[in-house]
Amino acid sequence: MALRSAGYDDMEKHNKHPTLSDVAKRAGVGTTTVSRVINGGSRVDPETLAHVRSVIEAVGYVPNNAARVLTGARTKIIGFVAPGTVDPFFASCAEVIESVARAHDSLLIVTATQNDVDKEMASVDALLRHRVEGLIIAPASPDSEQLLALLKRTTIPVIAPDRPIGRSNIPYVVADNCMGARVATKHLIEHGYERIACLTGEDTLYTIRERLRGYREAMNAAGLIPRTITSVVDQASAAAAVEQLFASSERPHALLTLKNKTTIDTYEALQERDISVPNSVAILGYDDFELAATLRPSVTVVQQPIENLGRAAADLLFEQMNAPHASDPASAKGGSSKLQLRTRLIRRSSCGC
Amino acid sequence: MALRSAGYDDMEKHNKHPTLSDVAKRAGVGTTTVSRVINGGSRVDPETLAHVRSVIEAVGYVPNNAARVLTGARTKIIGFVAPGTVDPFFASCAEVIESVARAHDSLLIVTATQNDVDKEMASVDALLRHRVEGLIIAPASPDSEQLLALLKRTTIPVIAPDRPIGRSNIPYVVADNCMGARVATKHLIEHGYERIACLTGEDTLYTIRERLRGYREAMNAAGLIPRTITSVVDQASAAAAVEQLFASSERPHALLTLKNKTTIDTYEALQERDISVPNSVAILGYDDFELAATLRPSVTVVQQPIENLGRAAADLLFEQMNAPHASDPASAKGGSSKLQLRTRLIRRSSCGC
DNA sequence: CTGAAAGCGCTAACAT
DNA sequence: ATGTTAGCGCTTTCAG
Repeated sequence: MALRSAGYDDMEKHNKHPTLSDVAKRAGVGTTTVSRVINGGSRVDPETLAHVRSVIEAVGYVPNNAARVLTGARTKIIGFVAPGTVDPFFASCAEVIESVARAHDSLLIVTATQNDVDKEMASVDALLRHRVEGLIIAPASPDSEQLLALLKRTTIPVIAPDRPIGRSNIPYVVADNCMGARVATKHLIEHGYERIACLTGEDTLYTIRERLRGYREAMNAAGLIPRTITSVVDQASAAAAVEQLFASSERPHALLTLKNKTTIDTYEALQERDISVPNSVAILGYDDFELAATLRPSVTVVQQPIENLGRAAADLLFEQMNAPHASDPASAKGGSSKLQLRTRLIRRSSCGC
Repeated sequence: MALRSAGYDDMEKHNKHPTLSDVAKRAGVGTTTVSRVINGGSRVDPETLAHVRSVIEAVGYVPNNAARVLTGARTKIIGFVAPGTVDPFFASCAEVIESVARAHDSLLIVTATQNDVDKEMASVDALLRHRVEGLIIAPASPDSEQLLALLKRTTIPVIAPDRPIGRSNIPYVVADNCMGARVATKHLIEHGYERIACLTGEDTLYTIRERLRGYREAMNAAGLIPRTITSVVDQASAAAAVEQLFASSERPHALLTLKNKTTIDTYEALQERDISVPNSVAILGYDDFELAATLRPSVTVVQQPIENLGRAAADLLFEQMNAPHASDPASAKGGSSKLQLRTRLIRRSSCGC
């Protein structure tokens, strides 16, 4: 894809950086010596060292990573392909990953796909050309054949945080979404609620699917009838969902919202219609958010170990990057690693607690 | 790597990526032809083209960007050096910048400095070695001589979003912090409040300094006495500040908080102590935040044009990158660009409106 | 339409 | 301790 027009866009060598051999010439030494100097300066006469260093300083020489890479050096770049970077979840991931990368003396390229499969492919492609040493990717779709095919060909380690990649055996780190939703639903049931509706959007996402599964399991186990609205993607649709739910004669006793934004939108819709929480209806959300405890009523949520998730993914990645290179990446340490992190139910008042 | 089963031709080093000349050999053509193919395929016989493409596909060839760069191609990477990426402000910036970069077929390396000058220097240095084509940097300190010196040496465009870099003439895009705070303070004054305290932390940051200035100007202009507490950096210190303010006999009538987090922490501290807002004390915050309108009371804030700020910075950067390269980067288009964006006062109820 | 060959900036033998 | 030299993977004259 897009193999075209990659070349030489104009530009004379106006911004010509001085090269290593410029330095060598200027300093009256060989390139090897300069090379040694910029790589630590061992095996170089102290005087030469000082002199070369001064020349480097004088001409403002900065090593060209591309050239180094070409001679076999590591690129020291990893990539993070996320749906977006403003969503607190992925923003946190990105920050943790960056810090881990930094600790490994590496840089991080971040790309945002907006869950668009094409953008995702383009990103991965670009990242591969840039020879990133590892890839952390939260796939736009749980089963993009294209992505899988592309990833299959590559030999660099790949870790999928938050969302596994299809039915591949690419290592992943996820929260136990199903369990989290099950526990949440059970909690509502224990409160005595029977008509518990589940609100969400984007039900093609792995995480949402899993949470839906947990919700249904808990409902069924209790002999209750699951009721799902999967059209909630913004304030307007949340308001519509609330409208619909409360127009019926069978008003819900409680609401389970499957993600951060949905919880907030729903909460606002409820507040706008003066539907008292938790008296008229309880609400419990998946994903904690900054002001959940400050709102009145405060919001009970399922909290995910975001930081740990991001860190685990990054650690895992570097571990694999530095591994003694097992013959087969998949069979490395007895099966590819798949981590599932536990979630926590944070009881506040919106559920009736 | 020693054992090679007979019958398999292909590649010496299984671990390595196939190179352009591998493809050429396998396809029985010259490297030039393959190069043409991966660059669009013009001036190549359709049959040859198809054949070469199939070989590329077959061996899974991916062009090596480093090699291209070495021959003079653009790196197609820009860098964003931010204090952090989880703070909604910079997270938004990062996302916008990434999208602009994508539109220019470029990748974005993000680094988080935590406002640490050393980390910042290390980041910039690494970015320079990687030959980023442009740099967007929100400096850790308004006046790091080191940074300035480093940046002075480089010929790539640099843009400073949110915070200008020292007294350099590096182009920047900021919000009118001073004016924003002045307008906010004035608004409180017009409500009739007289003892208006200003709460903040990190008063070495450019933005905070400017906002403080605006606050003081407005207070002085009204003949009121400014009262500033600059120690508020988290919940505990916010609580302490509130404690202190309300212990005195001269309780404040209103509070002006100079950033997002400070507003929230202060709001919580007030709520915790059952200090009624806006009856007992009004509060107005700098920076809008997601639930500001949903909290009860809702919070009046100074809203910044974050998206625009990020986009302007990125646009400016690419503009300069693509510029016909003025002899002197600073004097480019008659002085380096300095944008100051307007803020908006969003009136909600916490101020007494 | 196609290929041979000369580098791009750097490192790594291999001399000296 | 230091210089020489051959590439790394790719693009690009310059000849066919």
